[in-house]
Amino acid sequence: MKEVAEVAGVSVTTVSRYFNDPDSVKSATRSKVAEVVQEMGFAPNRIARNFRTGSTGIIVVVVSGIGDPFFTDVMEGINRVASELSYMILIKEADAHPVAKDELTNFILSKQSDGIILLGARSPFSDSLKNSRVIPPIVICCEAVVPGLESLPAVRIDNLAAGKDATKHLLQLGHQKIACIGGQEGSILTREREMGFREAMKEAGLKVNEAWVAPGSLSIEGGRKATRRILKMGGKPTAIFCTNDEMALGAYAEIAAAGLRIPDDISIMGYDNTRYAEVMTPPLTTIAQPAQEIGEHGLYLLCSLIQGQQITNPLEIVSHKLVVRDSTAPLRG
Amino acid sequence: MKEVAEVAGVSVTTVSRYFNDPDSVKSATRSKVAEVVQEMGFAPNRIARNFRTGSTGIIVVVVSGIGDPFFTDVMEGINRVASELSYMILIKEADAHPVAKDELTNFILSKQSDGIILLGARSPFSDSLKNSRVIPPIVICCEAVVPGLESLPAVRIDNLAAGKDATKHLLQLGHQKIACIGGQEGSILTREREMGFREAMKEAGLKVNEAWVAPGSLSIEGGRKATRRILKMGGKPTAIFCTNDEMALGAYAEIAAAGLRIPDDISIMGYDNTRYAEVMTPPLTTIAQPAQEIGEHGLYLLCSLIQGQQITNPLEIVSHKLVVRDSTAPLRG
DNA sequence: TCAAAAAATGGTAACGTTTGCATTTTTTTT
DNA sequence: AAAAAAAATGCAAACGTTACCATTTTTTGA
Repeated sequence: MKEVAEVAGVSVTTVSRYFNDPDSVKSATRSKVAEVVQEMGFAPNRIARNFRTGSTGIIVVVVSGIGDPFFTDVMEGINRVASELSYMILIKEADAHPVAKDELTNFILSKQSDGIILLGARSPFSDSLKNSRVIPPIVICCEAVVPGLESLPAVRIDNLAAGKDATKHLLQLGHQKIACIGGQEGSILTREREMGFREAMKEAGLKVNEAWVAPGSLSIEGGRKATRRILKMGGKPTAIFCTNDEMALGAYAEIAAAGLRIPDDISIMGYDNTRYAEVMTPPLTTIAQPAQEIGEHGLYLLCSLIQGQQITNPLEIVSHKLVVRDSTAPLRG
Repeated sequence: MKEVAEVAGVSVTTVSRYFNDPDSVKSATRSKVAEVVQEMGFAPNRIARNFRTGSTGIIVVVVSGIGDPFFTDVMEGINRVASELSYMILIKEADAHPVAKDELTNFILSKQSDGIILLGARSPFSDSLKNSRVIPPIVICCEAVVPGLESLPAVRIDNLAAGKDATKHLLQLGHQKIACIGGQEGSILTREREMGFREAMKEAGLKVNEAWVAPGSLSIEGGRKATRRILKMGGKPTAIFCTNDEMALGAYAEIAAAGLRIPDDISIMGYDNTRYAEVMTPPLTTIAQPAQEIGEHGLYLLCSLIQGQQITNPLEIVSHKLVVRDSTAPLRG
C-alpha cells in the first residue's frame, strides 16, 4: 500500500480511504489511485485490516453432519441473509475430537470470525469458552442448549409438539403398534421428538413397547441398523416413526430387504421434509421444518448480537407442518 | 499479552513463547505463566498472529452445491488429512454472483487462508485473481480446469472413460435406445461424461438421439425435468444414463409418476455412488468415484503447494469402478 | 572452582492497516 | 475578493503479535 501511495503520489491514508470510503477522495485522485492499483495488481491485506479493525466480516456455521440435507436447506436461508448483510459465510464441520474443539474455541475466542451459528451441533467447544471473560456472539439453530452456555439465543421448531403431531397422525390412521427411531444419546433435539411420541401414545392410552424404541444416530446407516433390530423383535410394529428423514431412508432399505412393502405392510413417518422425502418411493410422509426460515432468523438474530443489542427473546420458535404423502396408510384389517 | 506478562513477571516474548514453543521456557516459568493465563482467561489474538506470521492454518474448500452427497464424501477425506496435518478446514459455498466472486477472490488474495481446494466449482473467482502477481495455492478436485488458470494441479477420475464404461454396461445388457442426462452447460466434468457416452455409442455403431440428451443441472429437480422431457418424446428410451446420482433420484420419481417400473420398463444408470445409491428402491447401478481418496490426495497436493514445492504431476487421475445394482437389467424381449 | 557452552529470557523493531487530529486545498458565502 | 466553511489530504500513532539479536542465567566440563 505504501508502494501504491508512492507511485500514485499520495499518502497511504488516501489509498486506504480509496478502498474503504471512495466517496471521501476527490474523483481525480481516485482515478489516479485506481490506475496504479490496477497496474500493480494490488489487493489490500485483509488480515492487517481485520487486525486493525477487530472484525472480519466472517460468520462461521458449525454443523454436525454436514451431509444432512436438512442442514443444506438451513444453509440456504443463511446464505441469503448473508449476502443481504454482506457477511461471508464459512462452514465448519463439528468435530468431537478434543483437539478440534480447542482449535475451534480458540478460533472464535480470538475473533477470527464475528460470530457463530451452531447448527445441530451440541457442544463443539472446549471448556475455555465458558471460562472466558466475554462470550462471543453465538446463536443456536435447531438444537436447544449447549451445556455450560445455557442462555444462548436459539431458533427452532417445537420438537415436542412436532413429535406428538407425527405420532398422532399414525394413531389416527389406526396404528397402535408404533416403533420410534431416535437420534444419538445426548441429542436434546431428538429426545424431545421422542418425548412427543411418548406423550401422544400416553394420551391415546397406549403403552410404548421399549423394544421398539431404538437410537439411530440420525444417519442412513443408523436408520438401517435400528430398523433391522426392530424387525427382528417379535410382534412386528405396523408403523415406524423416524426422527429424521435420513433414517427413514435407511428404514426403507431394510424394509425392502425384509420383503415388506410400504405402506401396505408398514407405515413410515419421517421428520425434516428434506428434498429426498418427495422423491423416495413411495414419497415420504414427514414433518416439515421451515429450514430456510430457521437459517434466516438465526442469522438476523446473530447480527443483532454482533451489534451488541440485547436479545429480549432468547428462544424463537417457528412453526412446523405435517406433510402427508404415501408412506403412511390406514392400518389394514 | 502484555498484561499477562506483567502479572506473571516475565516479558511478552516469554509469554509468546509459552504459546508457540512451550519447551523453550523453563518449567517453573511455564507454570507461572499458565496460572496467570488460566486466571485471566486469556487467549492470544490469532488475527494478530496471522498478521505477523503471514499464515493462518486455514484451508478453504470452495464447493458448488454443498448439498451434493458426493462432495460430503470428498470432504470426509479432506477432513481426515486436515486433522493429520493440523489444518482447519472451512467450507465456502460457491456463489456465481459477481460481488461474491470478488469477495472470495479478495479473501484468498489477502492470505486469509493458506490455500484453496476447488470442489466441482468452475470459476468462483473474479478476474483480479488472474491479474495478480502471485497465484495463491489452489488445487482442483473433480473439475478439470478453471478458465484463465489452466495450469492448476487437479485430482479427479477419468470422466471420459467412466462415462464410456457406464454406457458400455447398458449396451452389454442389450440396450440401444439410451438417453443421457448431463449437467450444467459450462461444466467440463459432465461434458466429459457425456462425451464418454457418445464415444461408446459410436463404437457400438449406434446413433445418439439428440432429443434424448438433456442438461440436468446436477440436482434432483434437474433430473426430474430432464426425465419428464425425455419421457414425453416419442419412442421411449429403454435406459437412461444420469451423469450423477442426484439426477437419478429425480429420474426415479418421474418414472414412478409415469407409471413405469425400474428396471423392468427402463434401466437407470447413475454416477458417483453416493450413500443414497444403495438405499434407493431399487438400489442404483452407478459409477463409484473414490471420493474420500480424491479429498485426501487433493489436500496432500495442496500442502505441497503451500510449502512451495514444485508440482511435477499437475493432473492426478484416480480410478473409478462400475457398481452394478438392481436399477439396470437386460433389455426385455 | 572457573571458564565455556548452552539455555532461558528480554528489548525492540517490524508486519500493513486504520484512525484521530492537524493541515492544506477547494468551495461557498458575504 | 476576502473570509468562512467544507472538503481533501497527510502525519503519525496505534492494533497484538513474532523474530531477530542481545543479555542474563543456568548447566556442563575440566
